[in-house]
Amino acid sequence: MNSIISTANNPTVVPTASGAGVGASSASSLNASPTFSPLYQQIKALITQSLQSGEWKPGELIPSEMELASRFKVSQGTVRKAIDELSAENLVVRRQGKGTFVATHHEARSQFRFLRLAPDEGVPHYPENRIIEVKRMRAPAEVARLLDIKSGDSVVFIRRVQSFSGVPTILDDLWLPGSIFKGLTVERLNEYKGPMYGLFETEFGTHMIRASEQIRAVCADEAVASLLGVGVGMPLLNVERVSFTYGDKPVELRRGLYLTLNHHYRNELS
Amino acid sequence: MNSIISTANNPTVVPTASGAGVGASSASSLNASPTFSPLYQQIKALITQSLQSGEWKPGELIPSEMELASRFKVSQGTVRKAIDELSAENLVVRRQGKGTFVATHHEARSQFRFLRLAPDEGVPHYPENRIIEVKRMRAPAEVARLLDIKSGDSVVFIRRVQSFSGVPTILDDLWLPGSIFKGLTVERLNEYKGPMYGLFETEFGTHMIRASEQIRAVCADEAVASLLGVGVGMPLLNVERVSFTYGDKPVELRRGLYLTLNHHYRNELS
DNA sequence: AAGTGGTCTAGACCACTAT
DNA sequence: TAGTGGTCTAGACCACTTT
Repeated sequence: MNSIISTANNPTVVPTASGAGVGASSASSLNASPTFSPLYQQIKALITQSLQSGEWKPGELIPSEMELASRFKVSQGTVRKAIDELSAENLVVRRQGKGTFVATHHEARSQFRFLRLAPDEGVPHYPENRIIEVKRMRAPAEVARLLDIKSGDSVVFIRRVQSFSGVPTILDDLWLPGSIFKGLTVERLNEYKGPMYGLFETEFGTHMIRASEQIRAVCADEAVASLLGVGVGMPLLNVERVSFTYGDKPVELRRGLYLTLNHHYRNELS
Repeated sequence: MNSIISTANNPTVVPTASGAGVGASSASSLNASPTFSPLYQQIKALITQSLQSGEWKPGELIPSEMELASRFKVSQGTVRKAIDELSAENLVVRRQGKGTFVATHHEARSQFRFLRLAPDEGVPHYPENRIIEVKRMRAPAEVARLLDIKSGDSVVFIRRVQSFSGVPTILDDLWLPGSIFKGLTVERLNEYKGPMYGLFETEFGTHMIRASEQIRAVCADEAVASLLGVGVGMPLLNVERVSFTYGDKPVELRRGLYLTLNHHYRNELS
């Protein structure tokens, strides 16, 4: 009753002689089943599974709507509605005349989706990166909880400073599950230009699809003040982020300290 | 070529004898007109105009999809796609079996769309309001620029403190165009319970549809520290907001100072 | 029973991209 | 010229709400 195959509306199960491919609601009254979902949602879930399994990798072309409709034995319109939602969630990108592609962080349009700090004046641009430290450690309880791993499991810790036009502005601490990010070194991080999520995607097969942030105001302590080149007590934004990959699996914990003298965190409420 | 009436796809202009209501592309090659837009976008614009003009007020039922299709001489599917987008933008709310309603701030589901400060522990709830001051004044240059009015025009200034469980947490300064918010007094603000946007909507016919925020970290000065009951130098979030009503017209400038000892600004990146 | 939005299908044509 | 996504129509049935 809940799968693609057994759905009452599925034309392979209830082919119609006349007009629309919709049969009478089949088995008695079980449509009120708690696990019922529309066909296009099931198609969406199947496509998401293929994304998650790596059948189609970031940047690659996925099958056309007609092909998918044929594969899943539904109409093109149903596939279309599924892809519409995936596109709205930034999992795929549609390009008229070319096809539908798996979203990737190696693109101009994705560059600023996860970088909310913008200059008070002038156009946004990507900051320079300086890796301070990379080490493997045992996950503290709080880190483990947020990454949904066991306390004491191996994690990769990264500290870096990002600068705009040479001015240190962001101090980031990152914790990544050691099981996924094997072999991540200072060298690999330094030789890589552009957003870190691009590296995660290409080198470790982990594509970030969304993140949840909590923002607070704090004062710089001595260590932080030194790294950012400001005085002790300077007010900073404390941005705590948990990022998720396919299947809403948390795979990055990040604490950023943002200097907001010439920049601001931008947010659109709608 | 650009209006509803003269669109090539419009069945009133190019009625078809046979199947689909789509005629051959009419006048020569002008479809590449720079102002072309799909039918459903034109329908969406027309519905938005009706919202803006007050033909249907917040909380009210708008005509059914069939009625609108008939009024605009398009198919139900085209109206549906237009309303889909309006619904995604939170301008209207669909309710199966009942109809489509104009979005209103007098609803539980809207309460937290514009209040991003959440408690570190426990469930979010709406803060208590204390109005400190209401006065009319001449708009400073910066305020005038952001509200898209003339420098020196009349504006209403409001200062208030919001508390969670009795703990002062938010200090808000607001500037509103005097031309719209006539007769706004301390009494009216105090006797009104719930989100201020509900009052703006009901009493002044101004419904906020979106807002743009810029966030920085600052330190409390003496005046602020006194109002929030904290020490001078306490780090605070400085949240500058410009809110817009229909037609993307700016109608509120707000500067909030948030105490983030037991609360945080939450944000979902996707 | 009647009306509303929600889902699904089928088929047409358009705009864009590549070959 | 062929293939892709984008738009539009028409009609059916389903799920939900109210009368």
